[in-house]
Amino acid sequence: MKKASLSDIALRLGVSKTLVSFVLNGKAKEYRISDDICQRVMDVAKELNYTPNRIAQGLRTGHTKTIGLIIADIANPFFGKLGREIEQEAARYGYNIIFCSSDENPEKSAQQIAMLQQSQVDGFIISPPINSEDQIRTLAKGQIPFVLIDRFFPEIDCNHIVVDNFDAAYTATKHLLSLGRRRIANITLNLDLANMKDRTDGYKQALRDASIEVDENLVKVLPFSHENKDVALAINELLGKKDDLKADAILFSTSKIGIMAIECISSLGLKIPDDIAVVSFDNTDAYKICVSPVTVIGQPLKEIGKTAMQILLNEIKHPGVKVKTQKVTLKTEFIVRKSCGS
Amino acid sequence: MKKASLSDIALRLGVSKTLVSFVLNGKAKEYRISDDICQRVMDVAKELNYTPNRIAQGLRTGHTKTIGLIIADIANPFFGKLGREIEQEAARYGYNIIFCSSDENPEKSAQQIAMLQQSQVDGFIISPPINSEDQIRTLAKGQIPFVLIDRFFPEIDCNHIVVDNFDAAYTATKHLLSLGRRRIANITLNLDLANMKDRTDGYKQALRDASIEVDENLVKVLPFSHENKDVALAINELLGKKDDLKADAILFSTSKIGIMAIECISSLGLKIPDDIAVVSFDNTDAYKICVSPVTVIGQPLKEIGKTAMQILLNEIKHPGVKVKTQKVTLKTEFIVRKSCGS
DNA sequence: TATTTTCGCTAAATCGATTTAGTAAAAAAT
DNA sequence: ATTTTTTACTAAATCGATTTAGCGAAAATA
Repeated sequence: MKKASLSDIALRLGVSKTLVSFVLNGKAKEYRISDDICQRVMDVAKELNYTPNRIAQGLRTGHTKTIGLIIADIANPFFGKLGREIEQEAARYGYNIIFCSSDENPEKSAQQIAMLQQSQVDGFIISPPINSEDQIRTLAKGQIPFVLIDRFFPEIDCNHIVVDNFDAAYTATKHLLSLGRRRIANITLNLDLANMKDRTDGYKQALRDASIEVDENLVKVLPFSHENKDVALAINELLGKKDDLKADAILFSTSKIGIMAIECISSLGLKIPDDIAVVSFDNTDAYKICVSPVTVIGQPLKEIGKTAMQILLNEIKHPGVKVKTQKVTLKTEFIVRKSCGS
Repeated sequence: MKKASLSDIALRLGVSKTLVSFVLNGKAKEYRISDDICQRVMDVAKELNYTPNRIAQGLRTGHTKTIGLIIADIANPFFGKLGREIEQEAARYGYNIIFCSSDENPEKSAQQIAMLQQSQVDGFIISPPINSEDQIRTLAKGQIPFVLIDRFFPEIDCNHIVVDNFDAAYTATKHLLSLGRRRIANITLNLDLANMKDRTDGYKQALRDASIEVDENLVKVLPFSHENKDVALAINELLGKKDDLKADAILFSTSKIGIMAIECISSLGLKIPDDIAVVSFDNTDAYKICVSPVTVIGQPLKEIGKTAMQILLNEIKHPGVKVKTQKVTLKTEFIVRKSCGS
């Protein structure tokens, strides 16, 4: 027994499928279908267990009620939680999410965008990898609404939602300074990503404002696809020196870096915060139960996800209406725990 | 400028869209399209930047190259990592993943299954919540292939991939016993879930095999939607007693429980493993940098995801061919760290 | 030369919905 | 009694692909 279609119901009742469509879409009144027929259609629909074929609807109407989500890695709790918020908000309006992990790889994201376009998604939410400017520019010229999250390209005018990374890093660094740390390091990712650059800029500015010269040896920039050994190397370079050259604090620009780094620090037998203070971006679970719970910069994931969907749904609902692009910058939350001492 | 369709190419060249379809699907030889026309079709396709409309293809062919994934919560790193593996394997074959978080809520999962069916997914991968037996049974009667992961219902004959939970818990408990622990507790979730039940059963069996009577006061069963306070209560009941009634070790049946519990234990000023030894299911990042890195039962996420997709794709490729249902049980990996002492 | 085969291609049905334009019959208005 | 309006519905186009059946011309065979 295969799925019932509109025609099946129409055939069964000897009416047109137009009528059936009207009834099942709640347009019975509008098209003055008689109450009697109306009821019978609904009865048969229930009896045959009819559900609309969204693919057919999509072909005809041009919208699929599907959103494409491209992030770096759904296995990364930061993106996982963000994905969850987006899913939740989308579900409220009957939208599904197709997710793609780009691994920060622009070729992958290009291919994923293409595939999602072929799947006729109604919109995109993208956390664009480095060197994907062209893809985003092309997207901006097209008809499909999209919103960038987590990062953006300052030179491209399009919707995006980010946090105030500069301010967050500035605050975190000032916090370390206030606790007497002077040789504060920063481990970050490829600085071509706007959000990463802002974090390091904020860190540097805080140092400068405290009249401390920025020591470029204390800024470690990892490749996108960083692994344990990359982090280990950076940690060794920061901590394996003579006392007065050694770092006494580190700001991690992502939690993925931070977790690897803390693992590494522990295995060196060093204690946080006594030997080294740490602060990290992203309030991930791991930091709560850490050797010394980590002071973090928490991002408003719920708000990011919700706002992104809202902007997207609004554009989807009003196609062609070119409203001003939405550029939202949200505040982070600085959560002090024990990893910086006191 | 909107997207080019087959007809656009056909019109431009003054040929039929049948021909264009043949050429672009690599059937030119088979239908003996002349090389000349063939080339011109491809040129125009490129010029117009043609990409097929998967929705239209889906309507006509009946398959959408889309898989529905229903798990408890994509923000939970366990499911996030699993999702990632599934996505990766799916992508290799040109399949997209629509994900849905059920929150272990059967009403939600029922609705999600319905929605995904309407979206004409080619198959499902589901981690079924408690009380969703009927949904799965209905699914089993239908035509759409599916695979259960993480848990299954013993009484329903369908594809599933799980790990040997009994054995894993047994091993973990024996490990604790071998280190001299005697009052070993277990914090778990609603035991109606087959995987949770197996874990607790394995734990109990290990105790019995060591001639230790199972003390039901040491088994704490949390509600599905457990929060910090539920875990805190359980921990208090286990550790807030006189010395000889107190637990000296705990097996956490999920990492979500474990993380909350360890946070709670720390806040009580207790030390792991001195005051209390812990072992947990799931090798989540948090456990690596924990106060005392946690000994865990790691699940073969890559293999689970890969196998699930393989089984699914095989059934999708051979519809109607009712092969034997695949019931796979994979081994876990016991990773000893420092949380049990020595 | 007549017939068959091959070649190169096309018409049209189909998937399952939505939607525009319209129609026949009944009721209301003139 | 005629016209107009309303009522209750339907036919057919459409979205963009796939696929079956078949057609006319050229080439091969008889």
